[in-house]
Amino acid sequence: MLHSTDKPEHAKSKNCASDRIKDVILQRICDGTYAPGQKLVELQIAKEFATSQAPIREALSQLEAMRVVETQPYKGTRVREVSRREMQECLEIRGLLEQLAAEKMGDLILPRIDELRERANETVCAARERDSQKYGLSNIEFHRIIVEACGNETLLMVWEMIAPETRMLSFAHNNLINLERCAHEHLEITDAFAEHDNRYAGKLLKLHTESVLIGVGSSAS
Amino acid sequence: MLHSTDKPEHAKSKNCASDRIKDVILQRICDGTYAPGQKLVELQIAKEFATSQAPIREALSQLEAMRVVETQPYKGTRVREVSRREMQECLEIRGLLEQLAAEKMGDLILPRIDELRERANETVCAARERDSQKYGLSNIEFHRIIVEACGNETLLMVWEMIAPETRMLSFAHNNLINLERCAHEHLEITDAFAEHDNRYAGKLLKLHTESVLIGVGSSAS
DNA sequence: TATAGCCGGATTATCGATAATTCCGCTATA
DNA sequence: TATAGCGGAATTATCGATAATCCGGCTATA
Repeated sequence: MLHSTDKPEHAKSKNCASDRIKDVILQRICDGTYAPGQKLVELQIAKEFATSQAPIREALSQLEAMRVVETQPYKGTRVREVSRREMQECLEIRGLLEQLAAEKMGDLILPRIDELRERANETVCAARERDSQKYGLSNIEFHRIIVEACGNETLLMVWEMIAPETRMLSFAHNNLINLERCAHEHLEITDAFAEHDNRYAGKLLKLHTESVLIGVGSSAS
Repeated sequence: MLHSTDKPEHAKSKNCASDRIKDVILQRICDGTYAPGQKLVELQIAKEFATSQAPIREALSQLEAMRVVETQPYKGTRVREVSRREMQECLEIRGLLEQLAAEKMGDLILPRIDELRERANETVCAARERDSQKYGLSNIEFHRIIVEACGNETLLMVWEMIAPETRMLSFAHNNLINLERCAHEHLEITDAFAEHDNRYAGKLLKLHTESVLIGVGSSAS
């Protein structure tokens, strides 16, 4: 039996119109073409893609499931705005999840340790160059490798559920992150994994993740 | 200004057809009318509700976002099957989340401590009566109170994301739970909260939650 | 002036029908 | 018999149009 395309069950983009459109809209939200809070009008987007309303609704529905947009009945869909408070909440939870991943993965990280170190180095470079977009991409990949490595599908799913907040984080609020310090911490974490000290790696990871934001004290929203 | 219905932002059921249908289907899945793995055919359901295909698709789409059903393009929607392995993964993460809630809530649980104890007592009664459905409902409410109390919206959201697994748990696999022991632990947890020992409550909660399943050892899926 | 209520434009929700795709059984072939 | 390839039924994905709802501005009234 020949598996022509062995996608890992949660395939990225199917070939329906709605899925292609979803990917385009997501891209635009990530790169800032669609700003947070912006309204996304179904028929307007439909016209642009030369389709009817149905695939657009489908796409927006999926994006809502990803928590990237927000829909209110009869009032439409907007790009979701993520408050600083929410970001902090997400980061705290992510820290916990990644710590769990580190402690449970055993040696499963070792086959990917080189890849992990490569991402860590990329974040160091990006931090040096003040390239927050590049930093953001490498950073998210660094962390994803760790969560993937532990082999807990549910953990990965939950982690991805709150990843978008982080993805937008470095784009919209890069001034709130000490890039160089964080990037350096990636190296420390990698070293800890390389030395099989998963417990210490987990601790570092938790502190690293939950303390990313600068000066998110009393000022809410 | 008069707020006629002040729903807390994440209102349960709007009055669109699709939302009403969604609630009905969800109910049927929870009570077992629609078994795990069962296919849900859009036009078939549409006929039953005397609507067109559109609201059904909408409803199924929302249910997919809740991870209650699974959809594959051109292949349809099925009630999601939750493996034992996945349940265990969920419970472990839930334990962690609830422990976090306990440690972060401070005294916020106190205004709801009576309610909490009431739910705990309900689970004890249900366990004594071997009423797994009643147990399941009270149990989920018990835990929800704790997660709600800490006031972290994101934490609640993530928790609810993996709650459905647990909701079905006691219905489909009640024989895998030691109801009496778990119910008794609810009392201990409540006592710890009442004595302001949140750290201990959190520890109990974590152990309680992640060890709910009986005999989920090496046998996967 | 201030305000309740109505009107019209804009947008979403739903409809009924059609196109696209999958699944399964059948047949022809070797 | 075993199997590749072809229908055709079943189902999903999309279409174009219509109904339902929301929002802003306008008007009449006090």
